[in-house]
Formats: sequence, C-alpha cells, structure tokens
Amino acid sequence: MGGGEGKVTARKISGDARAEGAGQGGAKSVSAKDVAALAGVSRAAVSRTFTPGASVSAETRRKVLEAADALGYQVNHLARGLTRQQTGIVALIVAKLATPYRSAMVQALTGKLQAAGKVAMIINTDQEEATVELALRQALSYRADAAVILSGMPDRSIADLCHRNGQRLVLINRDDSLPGSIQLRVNDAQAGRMALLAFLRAGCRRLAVATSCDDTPSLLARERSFLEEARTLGLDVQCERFGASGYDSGLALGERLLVRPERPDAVFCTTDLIACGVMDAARQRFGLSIPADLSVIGFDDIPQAGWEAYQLTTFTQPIEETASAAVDWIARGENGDVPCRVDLTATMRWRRSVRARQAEAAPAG
Amino acid sequence: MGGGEGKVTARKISGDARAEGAGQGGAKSVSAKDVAALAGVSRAAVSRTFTPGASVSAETRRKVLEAADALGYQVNHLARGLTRQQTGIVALIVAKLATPYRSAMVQALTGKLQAAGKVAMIINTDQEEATVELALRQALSYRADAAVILSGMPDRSIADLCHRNGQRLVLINRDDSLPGSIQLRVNDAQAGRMALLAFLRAGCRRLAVATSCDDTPSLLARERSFLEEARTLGLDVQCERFGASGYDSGLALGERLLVRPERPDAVFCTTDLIACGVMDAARQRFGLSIPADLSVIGFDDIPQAGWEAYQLTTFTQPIEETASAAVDWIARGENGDVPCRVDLTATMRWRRSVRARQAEAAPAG
DNA sequence: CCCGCGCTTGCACAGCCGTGCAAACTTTCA
DNA sequence: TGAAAGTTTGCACGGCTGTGCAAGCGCGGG
Repeated sequence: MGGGEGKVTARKISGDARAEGAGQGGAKSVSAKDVAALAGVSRAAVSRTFTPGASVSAETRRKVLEAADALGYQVNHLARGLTRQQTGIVALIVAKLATPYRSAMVQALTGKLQAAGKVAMIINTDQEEATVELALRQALSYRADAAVILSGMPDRSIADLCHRNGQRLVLINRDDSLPGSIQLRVNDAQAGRMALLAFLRAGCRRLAVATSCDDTPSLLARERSFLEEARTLGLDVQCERFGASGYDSGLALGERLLVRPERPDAVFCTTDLIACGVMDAARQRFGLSIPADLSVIGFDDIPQAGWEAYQLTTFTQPIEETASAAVDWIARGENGDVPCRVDLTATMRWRRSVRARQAEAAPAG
Repeated sequence: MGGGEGKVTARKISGDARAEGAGQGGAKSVSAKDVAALAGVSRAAVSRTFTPGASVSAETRRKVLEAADALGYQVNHLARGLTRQQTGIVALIVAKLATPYRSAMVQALTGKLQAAGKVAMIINTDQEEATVELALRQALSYRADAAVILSGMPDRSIADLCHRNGQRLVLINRDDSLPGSIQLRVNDAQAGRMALLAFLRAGCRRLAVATSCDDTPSLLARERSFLEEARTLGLDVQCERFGASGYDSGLALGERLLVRPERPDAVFCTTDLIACGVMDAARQRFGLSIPADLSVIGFDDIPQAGWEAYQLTTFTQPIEETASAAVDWIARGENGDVPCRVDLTATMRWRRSVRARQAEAAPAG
C-alpha cells in the first residue's frame, strides 16, 4: 500500500462515465476524492476550491473545476454539515398541507428559505401516529437548524429537547412561549372585534359565529374576541361549532344556523373555507342572497375568497411577512435563548359579502 | 466510575446540559460519544443499540437507552447516510405549490414517503433563477435518494448527472423518458376525447377549449386530443389560450370566448381552476346559467370543483395512486437502469355542469 | 479440569468534508 | 545572488456514524 500511483480510484472515470453512465447500478456518488484523483491534486485542494475565501491558485482551481464538471461533482452538504454547525435544513411541521392557507404559507416559506440558502424539509403530521413530538425528533435526527411549527403544539419537554440539541423553534400562531424559540402571532383578537363592529355598522342585528371543533389558538381567539365584544355591548350571539375547519363543515354550519327560527343576518366564520361553505348553504339551500339577506365575514383571504362567486369580505393573512420574519430569524441565528415574539397584523379586506351601511345608525356608531 | 447499576440521574444530566446550553449558543447536539460516556460503554455499543439486528446484551441496551433518553439523543441521519448508501431524503421539485392540485399531490407524497421511512425535501422552482437544473443539483448535494419532478422538465444532461450520482428520478406527467427514471402518466389524451363525446351526447354544438399558455405536456395532451377528435368527426372547435393556468386566466378566457358572435355552448377547460373562472365569467358577467346555457368540463377534480357553487363535471386525478406508485418505486430501489413507465387513469366525475342529454340524438351516437 | 463454542464488546477503519499547520514553492527586494 | 515574505499545497485531524474483526467472557460438555 505504498504511495505509488496504484491508488487510482477514479479509473478513467471521466471517459467511462462521460460516455455512458449506464455502467451498472452505480449508486455510489462521486466524492471530492474522485475529483482530486482526476485533477491530479490533493483532496484538500478540491475542498478549498469549493470553499469561498480559501487559498487556491487559479491553475489548481481550473483543473479542479474541470474535473468536477466532467464527473458531475456536487459538494456533499451532509458531510459538510458534520463539521460546520449548520446543515442548512429547516423542518416544516405541518398537517393538512393541501389547505389553501397552509399551502400558501409553505410555498412562501420554502421560497424564502431557499433564497436565504437554506432548504425546507416537510414533516407531515396528518397520520395519527405522527405526532408533533415524533416530527420534532425526526427533524432532530436530520440535524435541522430550525423547525417551523405550523400545526399542533409541542410538549414543553420536547421543546427543551430541541433547545438542548441546538434546534431552534419557530411557532406560528401557537400560544405557548418556549425557550430558544420565536413566536409569530397575528392579531386574531382585534380581527374578531373588527368583524363584530363591521356587522353592526352594516345594520345587522342577529349575529352568529360559525367555527370548527379544532382547538387551534387562532380560531379560538377569533371566536372569543367576537363573542366578548358582543357581550360587552350587550348583544346576543349564536355560536355554532362543527367538525374540522373545511368547506364541508361550513356547509353543515350554514344549514344548522340558517334553519333556526331566529335566522342570523350576519355570520362571522373563523375561516374562509367555512365562510365559503356557509355562503353556499345560504344561497343554494335557503335561496338567500348575499349580502342582502345575510352578511358574511371570513378569515385568511384564501384565493377563493376573491373569486367572483364569493367576493368574501375577510382578513388578509400576512403570509409573506410571516414567512419573512421566520426566515430572517432563522438566518440571523445565534440570538441567545430569550424567547422572541413578533406580532403581525391581518388587515381587513373589504369585498361584497357584507351589506352596505343601513340608513339607521348602528348603536356602536 | 464503576458500572455498578449506574442508575443514570436524568436530572443531573439535564441540568448540566441546560447550563452549558445556556452558556453560549449551545449549537452542539449530543452525539453517540456523549451517550457512550454517560452509559459507561463504548461508542460502538451505542451504535449497535440503535441498529436493528445488531448484537447487544439486554443490560447494555438498557444502560444505553437510559442514557440516550436522559440526554435526548437522536441518531444523526446525516452521518448515517455517509456510510450507508441511503440518506432517506427524497427531493420534491415543484413550482406553484399553493395550487390545489399541486398541494394535494405534495401532501400525498410527503405522507406516503414518511410512512415508508423516507423524508421529503421541498425544492421550490418559483423564482426564475431556480431552474430545474439548479434544483436537481441541490438535491444532489444533499444526496437525496431520489427526486420527484412535479414541474418543469430537466435537461437530458442533468438527468444523466443524477443517474451517474445514483439519484433516481420520478417524472410525473413529463413527456421525456430518461435512463434510471420512472415516468408516471395520466390518460390525458383519452380524457380529452371523453370530454368531447360527453359534450356531443349532451347535444352541445358550439364547442370550445379554454387553456393556458403553459406548455405543460398534460395540458397540451388534453387540448390536442379534444381538438383532434373533433376534427375526426368533422366538427369545428374554438380554441382560446391565455396566461397561466389559474382562476384569473379562466375569467379572462371566459370573457373572450363568450363575447364572440358564435357563443359556445360547451367549453372544455384543461384545468379546474380555469373552469371555475370560466363558469364565474359566464354567470356573473354574461348572466348565463350552467348547464342550461353553457356546459363546462374541467380537469383535476380539485376540492372547489365539488363546491355547491360549481358542481363541476371533471376528471379525477389519481393522486393517491400516483403518490403510491412513486413511493413504491423509490422504496423498492435498485431496479436497474431500464426506464420504467406507469400509466394511471383519471376517471370522469359527473356533476352538474354538463346539461342532460337532449331529446335529439347526438351524431356520435 | 480443560477445551471449544457462542455471545458481547471494543478497536479501528471507512465514508465525506473542512481546516490548522507546516512544508514547499514563488515572488520580491536588497 | 541570497534572503525574506507571501502564496499554495499536502498532511493529518476532527466531526459522527456503521461494521468487520478479533479478543474477552461465560458456559456447557467431555
């Protein structure tokens, strides 16, 4: 095993591989060693060529790049992540990804992460077995730099585990505050109050809330703030709760609400999907017209809310801002252990699902 | 420290690690070495404990698991991927993730990949700079076991690169066949013909196609098969093409088509989103009623197609089957270099956007 | 009592990369 | 021309894991 040139690992790789990669199986990927052998330099030279700011002569660099190109070499980020503390991987923990709001958020996050030189790994918690805890452990095992939690809520002990392992946590609209994490929140409570006021100004009197059985903090905050504001003003509100927060639930909620003797003339839906269902129930099954007979306000401003068939007045989620805040915090890195909190605002988006102000002044006017 | 039933005191460790972590950054995660030290065994014993089928005594195993639990140890998948040939990472290359069809597909893929012990990495090609080539190189640099291409089409040379590096390719509805890859296709062409026949049976005579300027193979196949079948039968079809394949384009397409003197009474839309736009244009801007005045058929069967406001007759994408086929092929591994192709069928889903058969017999019998 | 056998366990190396350090080389200046 | 300064390069190690190999250990059988 002398230092003789018998160590030719990359036996005419260039020619062979170039000619036809279909040699056989070939599950082995090319490494820096192969490139070094082909270029006739040391492996360190290869490494330095791909490390910005390292000292390599132009000639060596050229040879290395040439060989790398011929072999199709890509630096192994996994091995690089071993020595560096950064893998560049960010785990996105999410359930019901196919939902319009969720998918828009994931799209924004993946795009911005990529622009920041990171890469997103999706961990799906749709199956019951896949709890948030399991998801976080998986993220940990891939040494993700950070994990973004879009669904569910991690146990405090698991969060500690992440923190101890140097994995930072981004909580989007979760209500607990954890060490070494950032919390991104939207003004759900304020939105609930604004919705109520909007209905009152429009002259609506028989108010209702349609929401799901999911106990997501955001949904609860929207519902509660609406109800509380109403109670403060001495108004009664019918509240109906059913199923998951999707279109079908909205349909069912609409039927339940509109069949009542005291038929509501305004429904605040905690989700746009629910709102679309309620609107369809009102129109198709009760022959009501919107906003003349029924005013509806939703939340999220999903694309469908802007469709001609709905023209739903709603609250626009600050998706881009949220994603930017998350990615900035992740990319910034190293900001100590103090939990950080960022508040973002969902702004009201007026369309045509709330009737115009009535002649008579609203009490809250 | 003798090994005499060392009941590991979790509290002490945790406290220690906590303190250290809080000291500064604490980006270091716990490794097998740490666990070995705490458990009083060799590092190899730790490794074996977490390797199914390896030889470890019950006693050692217990000590290791206890220590691992106390420290919150997770096997480093990245380092494991170094020695094994498998990283367990599968790259999903996708643009416009927020689209209903795409997000549903990604949800299905991530779920099934996870169930198969893999994990999905999302590479977003929305930005112009992020071409499919770049995406594949990134996948390569993370040593993904496979890459699933949902958008765009890789150059042949890049595909060769992947192949040479042992990265397998899954092409979903792409038209090129590449070495070491699997191609999943849907019967777009058949669907186009079926749509035409459905219109004819319903007694429609003034046929039209609404599609986008995207040159996705699937969309082209749907459009062309519809047009060709019509020509075969000696029928004339108006074809309008505009923008990207989203709702807004559908709205615009509807306006362009319906303003014509020869107003169509049937429109085949190559996408459900386009179909929803066309329907809304017809109803809101031209006061038409569907299906009495206009029949519409879409493609994809996105959730909105089933909403009360649309009740769109369309073709159901075999999303679950496609995802299963992809994941099965990926998990199966090692199936030689011969390109593989799987054909799946999108089945027609009848709803209420095509009018019932007219009394007079359609020419196509 | 001794030997062989099976189970455990530790050593050491491989897998891939980045980087400190020292040696070798090039360039510049006196 | 010689020396000093600066640049480039290779060696070797560290980061984390899996695993072949051989040694250690306990145990049953002759």
